[in-house]
Amino acid sequence: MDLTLAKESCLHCPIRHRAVCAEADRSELERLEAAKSYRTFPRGTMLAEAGEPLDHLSSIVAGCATMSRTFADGRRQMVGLLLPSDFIGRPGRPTSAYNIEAASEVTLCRFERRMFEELVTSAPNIAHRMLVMTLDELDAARDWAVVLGRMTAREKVVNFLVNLARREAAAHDGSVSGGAVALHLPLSRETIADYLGLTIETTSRQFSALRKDGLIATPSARDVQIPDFEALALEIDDDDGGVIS
Amino acid sequence: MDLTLAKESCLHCPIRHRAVCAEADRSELERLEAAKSYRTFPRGTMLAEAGEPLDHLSSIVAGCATMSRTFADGRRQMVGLLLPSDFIGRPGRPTSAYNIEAASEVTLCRFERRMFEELVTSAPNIAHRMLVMTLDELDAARDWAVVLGRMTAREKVVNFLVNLARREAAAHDGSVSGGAVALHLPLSRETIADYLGLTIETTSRQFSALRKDGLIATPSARDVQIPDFEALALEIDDDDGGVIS
DNA sequence: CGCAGGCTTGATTCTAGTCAACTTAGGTGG
DNA sequence: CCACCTAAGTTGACTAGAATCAAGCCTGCG
Repeated sequence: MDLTLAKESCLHCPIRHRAVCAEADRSELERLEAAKSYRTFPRGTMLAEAGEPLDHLSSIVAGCATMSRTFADGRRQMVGLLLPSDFIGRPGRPTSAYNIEAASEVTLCRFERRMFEELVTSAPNIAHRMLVMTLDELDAARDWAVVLGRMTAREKVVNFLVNLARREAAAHDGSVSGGAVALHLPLSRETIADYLGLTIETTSRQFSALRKDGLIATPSARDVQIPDFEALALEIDDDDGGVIS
Repeated sequence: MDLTLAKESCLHCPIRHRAVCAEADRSELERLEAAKSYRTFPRGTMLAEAGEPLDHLSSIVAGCATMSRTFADGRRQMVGLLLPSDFIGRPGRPTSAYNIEAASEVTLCRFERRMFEELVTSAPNIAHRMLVMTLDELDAARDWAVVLGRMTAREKVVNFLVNLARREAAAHDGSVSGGAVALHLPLSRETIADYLGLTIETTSRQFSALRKDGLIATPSARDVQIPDFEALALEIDDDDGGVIS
């Protein structure tokens, strides 16, 4: 990643239209631009620790981070996967509720806490965007609870791959292409396991089973090819939506 | 419940200082008061259905509701328990993402959607309160994911009872009293099971086990006495907080 | 008094977890 | 450049915990 980003204008920012600044008008954007600073962290950096003070709020510009909580006995559960345009930190609270760790090299667009909190109270478009993003995250967190509470190991893994493919597609262009999709996993098997509420062995076995069933191919552990996206998605006939029996 | 509530002033409202109106100033409160209408629903009423239009946003004034999603094959997962002061509906989206059902008789303070959305954009204290409540719910939903993903059946049930006791205590006065606590369960065993991502049998067995261990007593299926709250809470030494090894 | 629904309990099965060995890939230093 | 070393991933054997299947038991109500 490139520190010359530090002086780039918001106008060329890759997350300009998806992040907390998306709805900012010209004057609000100027205030954000004056307050922001880019910073890049290597993989493995703890960007926040549960219970510890967090004095910068930020948007992820590039890279991937994980949000998790660890029990005293070592059990760990991830509660979110943070991708470009996602927001880190909670205005109005000085500490982080979760551990946030860079899963790859991560570039953040950072704001000093006090400064950002002031912006939220005085810049209505930023406040509004913040609310919408938080509502979206709330829905995502609740959907996540459904996955963790009621899906089998296989469904969890499939759901993970399908969602990752969708998010990646959404970030780049439109939707998932016709049939075949290739994606790079930003997480190790262990982290995926902690995400899905499984063990590393079970996760690995599910990858193997999907491979055996011809639903995925894995040129390397971190790369997954999905020859028929629809077929894979069919494995989770979750949903209910309006279809009430 | 009492329909005479319908004409009561916000000043005497039991959730005046905890709901979305908590931070409203005098003029905002007048606007809310003009727009609101109380309505009471019997137990079992579907207050919203996943995917269906939801044209009233509301605060729960009294009673208890559940928020859930159901799979095509019948599996169900609750994603939240709605108690007085909690908010139903999402400004900016015309449909509900979940089923919301009255678990007891429920009284709502309702606002017509368009009206409320206008308030959110034009009344900064209401918008701010909305953001804070949404952020709180987001944390709660993420904590819930940790429970569903990594806790054992026993821990889930204990966690449920402990949280319910805490919420009840917080709603009434201060904190949980010295040792003994009595609480009334607003949910059937089946609903608790759907909440905890367990089956009804496993849930029942855990209640029995806790009873045998002397951690709870159950004068009736819906009433739980906790002789030593601290001892019960000790069963889940979850947490990590700042205590990093 | 009998009935129905919700709850509890028992027996058994099955999924995912645990423990352990082995394989592979990637990186380092001789 | 190759050999080794390490960490990550895979696979196997076995176990444990929760689900499933199936009776029975209260409790409140007609």
